Amino acid sequence: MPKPFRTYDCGPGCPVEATLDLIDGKWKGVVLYHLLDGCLRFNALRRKLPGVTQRVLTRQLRELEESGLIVRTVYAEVPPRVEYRLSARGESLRPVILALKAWGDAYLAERAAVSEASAAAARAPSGPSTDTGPLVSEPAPR
Amino acid sequence: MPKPFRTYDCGPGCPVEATLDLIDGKWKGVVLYHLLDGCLRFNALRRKLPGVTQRVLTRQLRELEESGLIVRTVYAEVPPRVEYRLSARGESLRPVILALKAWGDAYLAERAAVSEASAAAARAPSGPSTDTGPLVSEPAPR
DNA sequence: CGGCATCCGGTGCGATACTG
DNA sequence: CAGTATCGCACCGGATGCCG
Repeated sequence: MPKPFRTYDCGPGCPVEATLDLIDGKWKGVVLYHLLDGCLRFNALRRKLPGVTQRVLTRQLRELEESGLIVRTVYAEVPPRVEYRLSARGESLRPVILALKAWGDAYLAERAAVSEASAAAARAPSGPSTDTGPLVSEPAPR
Repeated sequence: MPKPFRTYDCGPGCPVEATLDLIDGKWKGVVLYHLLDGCLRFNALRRKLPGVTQRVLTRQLRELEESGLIVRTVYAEVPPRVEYRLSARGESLRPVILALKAWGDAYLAERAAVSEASAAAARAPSGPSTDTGPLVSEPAPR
């Protein structure tokens, strides 16, 4: 056993935690998402992740590899070439990743709509109801 | 805007990251999962999370509240009572959470099967093929 | 090209103690 | 019961530089 999912373990059943643990890390989620389209080389992957450094990306990839979610293939060529692709297990994550993406899309769209609505309200005070539904919950008057 | 999803932002579209960011935190995932069954009081929730401290649980709940995923209701009673329930937005996460759980279940079952298989192999070397499929990818001969 | 070594700062997380 | 206050630490993520 390489490592328990976390320090605790919640007994033998914390499936959500087990899953989240595997995709825990600032970039793992996006990495898996991009790999859904097929295998990618290191720098190709890196280009899709603005802001990530090699050290970090390498680490995330290693962890994903150790989790058995991706496969790392090294081609012994003069210009080194390393490709990353989803393993069978990683491929089985596809619906999960897509669920995350779908929800995120809706979430971001909703947010954008709210922002625009409030902007419109600012342009036309006492205008049409900006409350198109139960969107924003609180202005957090902390 | 309370805070950008992360320091970068990936342009206007990193739905997976946006989603993962909201359930990022050691306990948020499980909290949401347990709230799927209905609202829970603070200590009830706490009892379901072996190992969590008040300070941390409080923080996670606050962040979930600020994200608009859960609703915090305080009843001004002599023994203070605070209940947490999913908001509409949090409720919309249900399929996502369930997807995480479903995958985690399969993952854990697979792991358990592999462990047992290797244990059986240890008991009976050269026995029946323990390789019931493409399960373990590597013994990590690092 | 794709890594690893080293150093460093922010903060997430935890233990403990106290309050309304 | 539910929460703040204080303290401490490990660890993740990032910057820089060198190697096969």
